[in-house]
Amino acid sequence: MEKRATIKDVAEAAGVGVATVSRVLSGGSASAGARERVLAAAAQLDYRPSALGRNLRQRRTGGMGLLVPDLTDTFYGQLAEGVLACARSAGEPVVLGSTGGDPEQEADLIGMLLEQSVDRLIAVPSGDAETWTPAIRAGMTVIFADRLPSQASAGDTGPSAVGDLMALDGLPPAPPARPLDVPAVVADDRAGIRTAVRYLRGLGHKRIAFLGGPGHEGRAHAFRGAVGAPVDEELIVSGTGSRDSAYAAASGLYQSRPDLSAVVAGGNVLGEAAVLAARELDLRVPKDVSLVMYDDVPWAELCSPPLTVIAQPGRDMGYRAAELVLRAGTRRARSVVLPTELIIRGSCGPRR
Amino acid sequence: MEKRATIKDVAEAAGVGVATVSRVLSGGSASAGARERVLAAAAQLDYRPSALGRNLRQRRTGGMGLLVPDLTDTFYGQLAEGVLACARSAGEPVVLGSTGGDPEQEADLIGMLLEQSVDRLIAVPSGDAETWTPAIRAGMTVIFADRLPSQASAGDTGPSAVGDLMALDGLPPAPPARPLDVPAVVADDRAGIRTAVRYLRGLGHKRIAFLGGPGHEGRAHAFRGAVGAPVDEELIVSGTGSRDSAYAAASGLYQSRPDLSAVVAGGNVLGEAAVLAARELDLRVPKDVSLVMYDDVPWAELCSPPLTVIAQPGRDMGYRAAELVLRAGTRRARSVVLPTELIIRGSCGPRR
DNA sequence: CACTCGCGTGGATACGTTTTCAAGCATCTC
DNA sequence: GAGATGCTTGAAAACGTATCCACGCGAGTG
Repeated sequence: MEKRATIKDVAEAAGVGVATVSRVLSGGSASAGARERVLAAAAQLDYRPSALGRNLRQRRTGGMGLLVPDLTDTFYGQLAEGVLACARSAGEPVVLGSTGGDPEQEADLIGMLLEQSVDRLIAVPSGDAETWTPAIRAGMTVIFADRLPSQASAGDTGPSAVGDLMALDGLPPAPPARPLDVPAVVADDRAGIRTAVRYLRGLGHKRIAFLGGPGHEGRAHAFRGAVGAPVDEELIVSGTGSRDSAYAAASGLYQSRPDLSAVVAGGNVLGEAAVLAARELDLRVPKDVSLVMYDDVPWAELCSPPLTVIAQPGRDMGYRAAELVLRAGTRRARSVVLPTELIIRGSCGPRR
Repeated sequence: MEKRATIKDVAEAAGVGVATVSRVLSGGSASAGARERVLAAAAQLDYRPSALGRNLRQRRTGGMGLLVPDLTDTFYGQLAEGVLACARSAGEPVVLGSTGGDPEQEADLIGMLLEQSVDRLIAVPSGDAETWTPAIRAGMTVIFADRLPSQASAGDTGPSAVGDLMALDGLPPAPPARPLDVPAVVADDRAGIRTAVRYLRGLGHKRIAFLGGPGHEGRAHAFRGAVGAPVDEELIVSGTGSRDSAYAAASGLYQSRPDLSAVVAGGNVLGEAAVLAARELDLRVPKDVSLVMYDDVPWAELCSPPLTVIAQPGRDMGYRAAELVLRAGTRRARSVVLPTELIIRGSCGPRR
């Protein structure tokens, strides 16, 4: 284990000051002669600038953070690959965290990233605006991917009039948890879900269920919009994130509503659960129940029958998000919406 | 964006010197009174020690690096989850890189990690010993996971006698590329493969093929040992890592050797390819061809028929590797071999 | 020729922490 | 009571870099 050469060694070897070395290596201006000597000395000594010194000086760590709920979920694997590809081409490190879909762990990881002075972050958020305020206030450049934080504040269940009435009482009860002005790279969930529902409707299905997970509120909302009033809320169920709970949710759905004839799964883990639960209950796909799954994953084709899916470009999503977060500072990032595509395979049939 | 408090601020607020603050926060000894005042001041100022300063001082970045070939491969997703779980409980960051199975990218990423002064690394290696020498020599604590670097040096193709003869010429032609004394956490490939082959033999299969990928040399070797001499080398094929090439390899295998009746796939991506290629060629599983896949992944059960697999504990593997790399320094790490388990589902049948 | 302007240069400083070191002080021992 | 011993303490140095600033020099201008 030999000692690494420092900028000082290079300066000495090249017969110049450290400032000149720094300038040459950072692309600053320098005379041709000096540049040449510095480069030669650096090569000779196998000098690699230490990120440690640079980071401390600049009071920020290079690279970016990446927070996803679960790397076992193939879609997030794709997304991470996209981020890594962009980071690699920029020569930047990526520090990774897996939140398990738990806002508390997410908050912990944000804290860890702050401690590391990582000031650029790509996240598939699990917590709400409150979880993310510390990061924003600390000056982090945050880009959301795949989805936005759920808006826990506006009482989802109660009529919105209540909120308005309360506002009349006087001072606003709190910063009204405005939608957190953070750019995002997401798929066009609305269009994706709508296309899927229309497709199922076209096959004659009337009772279509939505099987979601945590963080799929947006897709559930899009689903409500796509089926139109009146919405049968019993047909919209949600697991808590684990594979077990997804399975339980799917199984419960089939059993409590045997009249349903089609299911839209809000993610590939949910789709997996929907298939397994159907098999366990001797429901044949697509004869007894039709199935559309969000996310096109390699194994969707291996299923029996191959799954009809709403494809969203996971890798692109990650790549674009990484581009945005790297360009930020240069230019205020603007959100991006990527297209989805309904890929018809064999898991949907006419209503029995 | 408010400024972060530094240790100096805390010292001032607590009426002590910075050294005392550092000691209190790092678990050193201090009087009860001082400790109390420091803790109070730190809480008051919401002080978080900057990893930047600490890292520079200690000339090393905390946390660990993690290098995997492809996060889209579910097994590596599991492995990464294990590493992240251990790192999270230790409060350490993980910087991630995806090599794409390419030794060159791997070398680049190692360089990047060196630049970051990351001195602990968990890797699923793609390159050979030569790729890893720089990391070792720089003093990195490296733990290999899932497999060991291929031993490119010992001319695999030529008779080993050649090497011996050359050694007689005088000085050893080079450090003979000894197996790189690096601890590793791997599954018991030998036993796993042997069990699978015996199982297939028990079903009457005589011509069993092995479908591997890059980095599966160890498993291919185990396969050779398990089938015993004479080894039909035509039945051992290998893709280059991508899904396409895996598919091509599988398809080529089926077509060139229609007499084979069973396939052992060396990884889940290969298994996927084996299923797809079989379907494309109208080979029914398990009627026409039996299939055993390395890696138990959630979708193995969704396949039609559900795949018989050699399960290896990906998550545990990552967790154990992370434990080892964190404990290193305290204690010289010793390699770990984890058990595999043959999980019999429906993709194997008696020889037709 | 005097003056200014611009550019290349290197010394010095700051970034926030850990760790060393010597000093201060109280207690214990002979 | 004097010396030794142990513990707490803060000043200061060091880690490797980027950047500020002042300096010197050559060219250009009046």
